[in-house]
Amino acid sequence: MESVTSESISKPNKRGRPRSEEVEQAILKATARLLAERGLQALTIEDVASLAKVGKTSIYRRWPSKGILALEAFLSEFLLLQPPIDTGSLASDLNEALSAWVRTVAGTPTGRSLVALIAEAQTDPELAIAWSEAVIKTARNQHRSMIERAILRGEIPGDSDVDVLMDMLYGPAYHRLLQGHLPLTEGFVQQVVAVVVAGAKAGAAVPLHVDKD
Amino acid sequence: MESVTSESISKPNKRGRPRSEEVEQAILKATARLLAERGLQALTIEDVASLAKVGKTSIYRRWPSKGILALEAFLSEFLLLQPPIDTGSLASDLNEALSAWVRTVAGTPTGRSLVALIAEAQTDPELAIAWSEAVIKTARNQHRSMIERAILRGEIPGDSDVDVLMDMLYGPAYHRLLQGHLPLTEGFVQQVVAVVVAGAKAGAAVPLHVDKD
Amino acid sequence: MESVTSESISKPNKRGRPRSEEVEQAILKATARLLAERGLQALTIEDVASLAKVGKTSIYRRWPSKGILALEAFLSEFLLLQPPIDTGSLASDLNEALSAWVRTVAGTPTGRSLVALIAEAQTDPELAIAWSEAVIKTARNQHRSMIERAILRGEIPGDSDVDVLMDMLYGPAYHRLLQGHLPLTEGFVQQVVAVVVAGAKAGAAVPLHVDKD
Amino acid sequence: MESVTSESISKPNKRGRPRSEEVEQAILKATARLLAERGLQALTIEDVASLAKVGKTSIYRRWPSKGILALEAFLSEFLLLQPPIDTGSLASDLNEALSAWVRTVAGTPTGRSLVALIAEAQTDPELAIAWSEAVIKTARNQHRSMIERAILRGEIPGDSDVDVLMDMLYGPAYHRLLQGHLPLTEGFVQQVVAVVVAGAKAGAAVPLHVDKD
DNA sequence: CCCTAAACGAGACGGTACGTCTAGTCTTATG
DNA sequence: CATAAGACTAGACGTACCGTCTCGTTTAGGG
Repeated sequence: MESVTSESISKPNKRGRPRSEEVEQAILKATARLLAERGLQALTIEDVASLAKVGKTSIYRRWPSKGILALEAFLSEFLLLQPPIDTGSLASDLNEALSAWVRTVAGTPTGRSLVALIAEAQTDPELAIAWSEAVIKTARNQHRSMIERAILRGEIPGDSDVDVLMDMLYGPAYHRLLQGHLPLTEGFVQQVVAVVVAGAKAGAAVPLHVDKD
Repeated sequence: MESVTSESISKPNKRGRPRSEEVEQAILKATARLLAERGLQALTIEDVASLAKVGKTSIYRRWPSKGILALEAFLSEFLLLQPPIDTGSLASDLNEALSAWVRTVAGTPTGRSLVALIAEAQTDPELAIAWSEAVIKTARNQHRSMIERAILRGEIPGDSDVDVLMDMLYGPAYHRLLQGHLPLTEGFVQQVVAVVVAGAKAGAAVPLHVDKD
Repeated sequence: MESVTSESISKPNKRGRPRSEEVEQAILKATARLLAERGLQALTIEDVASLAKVGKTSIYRRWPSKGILALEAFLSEFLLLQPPIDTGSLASDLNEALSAWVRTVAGTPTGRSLVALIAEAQTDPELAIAWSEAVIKTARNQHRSMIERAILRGEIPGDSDVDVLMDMLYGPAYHRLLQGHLPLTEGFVQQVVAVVVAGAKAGAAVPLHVDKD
Repeated sequence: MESVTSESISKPNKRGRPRSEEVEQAILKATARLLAERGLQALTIEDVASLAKVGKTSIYRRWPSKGILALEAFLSEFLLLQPPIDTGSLASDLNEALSAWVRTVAGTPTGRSLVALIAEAQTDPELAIAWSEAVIKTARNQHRSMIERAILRGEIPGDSDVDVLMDMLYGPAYHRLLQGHLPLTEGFVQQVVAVVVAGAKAGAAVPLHVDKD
């Protein structure tokens, strides 16, 4: 996984002292640690600098906001490379994927960081974009193929709206993670998958008629 | 709708000058205005005090955090008591309810405040509780009856998991509102409702077997 | 000693509930205690009210500032009614008077309060006036008679400037008390008195010639 | 005159951005102006910061209390380096010195600041020490030499107590300045000097016998 | 092998908002 | 009316971080 920042695509940068890789790693490590210990809210650039034994400028030179720094630290540590899943049936593909996600985030530091980053992204537009690129798109591309395979196999109608199906899969899970009103259990995963698959097979996810919005 | 704060359930408080209702309203009004104009993030107690022409202490005396203040201001203005819906069919009940919600929040100041409050609640535990009480529970109670009527009518199996069905209805909508990856359209609502109803009728929302989690 | 405040010489005050003497005493007692414990600087009207179990209004109704309140508390407790002194000789009169003053203030809580009140009076003009009336004038009247008796006895010239002599007696003592650069000892008192008496006898305290200032 | 603060004797402080001399001067200038205009009591750090166009931290970084800041501002402006006086006679030396002091402080902003600083020093021990070092000791060293020269010339006894004589000279003047009961005139100065000189010549300032205190 | 230019640590800088404190005033219900 | 209680506006306090800006020092490559 490469850097998410826009910085990284800047000029060749030949002359002068090159940026130190050690500094970069020290900052990310310190950020990850403070993020896990105290959360994004209580994370300050000043604490990161002092923990990483680094000047504040060295952080600002690389990352534009604490949200983006935290995102990168989050990704560099918990890189959720869920292995590609292909069991041969839509239900078990989805079940396995969603289960893995739930295990990663339910009640874990990873989950808390993820929640904090979503919250922060509501406020920081740059982070919102980076988050969308790095997490949402990546995950959706993985899941999309599972559903497309089901279409090819004829399990569900060919004109099913893949985006809607994915939102119906992950939306309820994110909902419980963020609102915390009910627990994220294995049983919940199974029921969600069952409803989605049943609905999809019944052709309910097919766009109805006009949708001028 | 009464106050959400824990303050309100304190002692009778007979002696001394009573708290001024005017002051209370002035603070809530100023908060609501600033919340709509600049968002929760940029909302400061100091600005609220100065706009409401009120001492800061008068705010701190009543509300423990800016999140809870904002929640109460939000509720006092946009009291989202959607009128009870009863069309006679589950699909159209859900459609109408979810449509109304989408119209209230998609691209509106109300929606932005709602998102900001959810984000803030991830950080402020007191706000999280108040939010859950005042918004989540209230809304779920309204929706629950729609589904229970469908069970009574025999539209869906009697052992359907109502909580799961509600999360599958609102989860995807909240997901798009918060992640912003795709728009919250009328068509989206229809498809979500269709999948949920189809899945429920197929008995997919019934708890499978053991659920030891 | 009667009240120093301007309040107290107001109208007869016939109608309504009469002011409670208990309240008055409670306030003065609490003030005196806090004054001794923490000094005038750290004394707050709020603390006095709470210690005396009295409303703040009851204090503000009686005293215009904390300085004047403190002055009255100071006087009501440590009423420095040095008994009139008349030994028959100027030197021993002055020695006894100044010694008594030094014993009362050097290193004592009384001295600390006195110093604090002088400091406060530099800032609070009302207190400055009250202080001048209640302390300075009273003391000077006592001392003036000692010097006037010496004139009558022929010990010192009849046109000696009594005010200058008194300032030369107490000025050095106040100086050491306030600046703290050197201790206020019995020996110091003796030397000061000796110089003043010698100077006065030599006719040095007689106004020279023109003094248009 | 160098800085009075304890700060100034700290480590060499090579690393990091050096403190700006301009900032220092701007703060002192603003303080001096506000001190003269409104007095020490009404002086707030916030006003100094805003007038000097400086962050509050830049003030707190340098000075521990508003008293010490005010002292330094006072000294940096009105550096009372009275030129050394040596007329050949004790009486005229003292007369000239005390007259100069009176002219500097009687009814002037300098005098008001001086009075305010003495008052503040009664409350702030750190200021008391700094004041003693910077003002009292400096002044006394100047005056001491005048009296010592008189001893060498044989004008007054060799065992005269120089400290007592100085207190008798300045004590009465400070007394009138602080208590304000009588004006600080040229005639007053002459009489005080006359009494002190006469007393000293008469050997009255010589320590009597034992002085165990 | 020096020269140049950027990166580095440290920490000062002008700001903003915090949550607390006290001042002096006002508004209740009670005596 | 005075009283106790306590809410009211106002505004300074000292602290914490923000993101920027100097400093003196280090570390490379290019000349």
